[in-house]
Amino acid sequence: MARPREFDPDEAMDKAMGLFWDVGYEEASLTELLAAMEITKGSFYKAFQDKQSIYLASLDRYNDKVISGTVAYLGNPAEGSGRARILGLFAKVAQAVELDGDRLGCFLCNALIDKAAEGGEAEGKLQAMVHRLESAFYKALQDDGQLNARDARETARGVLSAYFGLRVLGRSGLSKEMAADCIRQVEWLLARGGRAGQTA
Amino acid sequence: MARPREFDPDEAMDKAMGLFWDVGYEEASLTELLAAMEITKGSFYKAFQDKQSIYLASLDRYNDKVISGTVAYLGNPAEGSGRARILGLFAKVAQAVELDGDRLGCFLCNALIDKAAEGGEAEGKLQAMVHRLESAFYKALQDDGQLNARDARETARGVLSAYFGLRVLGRSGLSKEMAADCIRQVEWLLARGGRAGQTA
DNA sequence: AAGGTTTGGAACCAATCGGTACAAAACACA
DNA sequence: TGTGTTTTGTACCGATTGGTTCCAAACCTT
Repeated sequence: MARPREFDPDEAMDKAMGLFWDVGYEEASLTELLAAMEITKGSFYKAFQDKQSIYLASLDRYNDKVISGTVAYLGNPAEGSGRARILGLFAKVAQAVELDGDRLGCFLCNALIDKAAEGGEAEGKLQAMVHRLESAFYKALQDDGQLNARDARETARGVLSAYFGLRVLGRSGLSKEMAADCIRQVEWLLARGGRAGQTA
Repeated sequence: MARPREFDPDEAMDKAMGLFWDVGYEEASLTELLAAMEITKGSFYKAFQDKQSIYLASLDRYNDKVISGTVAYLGNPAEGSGRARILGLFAKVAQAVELDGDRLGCFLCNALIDKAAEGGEAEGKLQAMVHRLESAFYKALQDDGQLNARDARETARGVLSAYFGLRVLGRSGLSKEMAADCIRQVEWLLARGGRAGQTA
């Protein structure tokens, strides 16, 4: 009954998220955004509201896709013990940096720094994601059943901050040695309450 | 022999650094920058080159003032053992967030994420600062003389990533409990090779 | 007080910002 | 093949971007 749209809104959203992820909100000009999404202004403003709202949508998307994936991995018993899963996550991050040269970092982490996020709806979304990650670490630790709730919570938070630290360092390119050392330190954190996940 | 300038370039630089620190490069428009520095366009372009170069100068300034201060603190035997100094640094950061509501975070950490930095001169400056911090942690650990060089290096890097992690979390407001847990985890990292710096 | 210099502020610049309006193009249905 | 509806691309909008130019004001030296 009408002309069909020539682009996949879902794909376009992915491209938009990719740009915001890479350069942040302010640095992503509308022109760059349109180029990344491979659509023109008309289509953009017909399909989406404006730059602000597509940024917020990108955050939601990151939560739904990436964070959920990470949470699922951390909660998947098939991937080994809780500690092994946590270490596996760190290893994957380090590997992405050193092998694929991934300098994107973590959208959540980047957005936490990006002040464009502050004050608006973004703040709540970000804190929710932080909480999801913390909980996922916590549950993984609980799965091993070697720590009481208090220690598990504490360890989860230590791991969380180490995780963000690694991703900050990864943003400017992480040497193999640096990454390995960071991970070994996480092993050390996890060693509390049981001999688990030791590699070296 | 001529009209003296009505502002203190040093103070103005401080204000500029403060703004870049807070909102990053791109988000700091020239107008905001001038307002923060309390000078007008004419004075600005007479005293400094342009926005880009004053940003780089801000990074240098941060290195000279803040990072140097941190390095000095970490290397000052009067502040206690090496481990105590490291924990003291973390405590000061946490305290600034929860007491003074400091949401600035760490300029170095913020700039590592801020993509405006990438590709240019900034990259080198940032990595130099990261390296200074790592070395300061390393030396503090060496002062206690309980770890061999290899373990000290590894621990320094673990502490460094925990430090950045804390500063990322601090940017969006850190709960007292979260901060305390993160610090207790650093204590745990430092506990290797000797019972030091324990508080709880 | 006069002369020489430098600063400070406003006017001005092209380019780009995010966003809107609208007409032509492309389809589904009849 | 026409008609109606939606998408698409482009021209356009005022505001703001970083940056330059230029002159009057302010000062030091003599």
